[in-house]
Amino acid sequence: MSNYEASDVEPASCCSPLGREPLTEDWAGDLARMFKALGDPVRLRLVSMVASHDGGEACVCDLTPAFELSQPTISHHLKVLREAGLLECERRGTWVFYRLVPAALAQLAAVLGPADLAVPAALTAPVPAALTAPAPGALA
Amino acid sequence: MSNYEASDVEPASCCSPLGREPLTEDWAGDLARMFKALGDPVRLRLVSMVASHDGGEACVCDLTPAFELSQPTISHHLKVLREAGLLECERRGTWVFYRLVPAALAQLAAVLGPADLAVPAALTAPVPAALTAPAPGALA
DNA sequence: CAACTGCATCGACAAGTGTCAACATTGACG
DNA sequence: CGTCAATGTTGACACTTGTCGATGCAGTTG
Repeated sequence: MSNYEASDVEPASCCSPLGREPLTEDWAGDLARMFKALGDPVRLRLVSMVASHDGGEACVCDLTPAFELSQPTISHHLKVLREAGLLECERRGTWVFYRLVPAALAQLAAVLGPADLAVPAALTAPVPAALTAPAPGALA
Repeated sequence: MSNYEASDVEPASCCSPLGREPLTEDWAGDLARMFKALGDPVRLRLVSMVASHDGGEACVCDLTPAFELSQPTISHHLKVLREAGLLECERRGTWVFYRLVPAALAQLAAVLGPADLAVPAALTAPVPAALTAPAPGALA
């Protein structure tokens, strides 16, 4: 089942933004696993639906009808998200409820966009102000 | 080729975090394309290397030797990142320099949960209470 | 102009992924 | 205990993806 706990995500070493320093191979692998889980429209919508659902959780029977996909397919996608550590599930009676793991999402956000987050201007520094490609051809 | 420009990223509608409301199919598709591009350790490291490189840009000759992969493979990954709108490139003389598109990264970070999730408290308090939802079918 | 360097593209192939139908499992309820 | 409803699992299959070697093209340099 949901063998993923909040404490399972690395606490501090995780949060250096992409532009801070080159990712190690290990860390890149872990991150990529999570990003890959989000790299499918269905899974992205599933995460969104779970997150925006009443009480922050939703059961499969709430999610499945929103897609024109078979129930096993939805179950499969949920499993992928679960194994990526992005969702966790809990059985209550006949139903299984899914909810997000905010720490995992926050971790990805921290890696991605320090500019918009609590992380100081670490990324904005390395990136030059010239984002609008001034004159590439002027290479002399 | 890369029909993705900074101005192409939607300004406001993009920024509602995942938990705000269910994603539309279209928007989920666009986002998934970007997440998928990051869903590979090599590409993630490439992005990181470009971002952390001196001047915020790096040429292919800087990147390739860091991997035990052939040059065409690296070129392929860079193309994927380019087409996802995460990187842009510019030719200067013999070399081609890559740099990030900060807007794209920021956009992903924003979607992942800027205010609601990335809050430090969220890391320690993963899930809100309210786990008593006996009637799951009661949803739109 | 010719040769050389840096990078992209092409064609091919193994491995991975998304999807479904069929089956198994778990818990509720009579 | 037997049946039903809600989910997960398995096996199969088409499609996509990561990788490479070979080749092509743009710019530089002799």
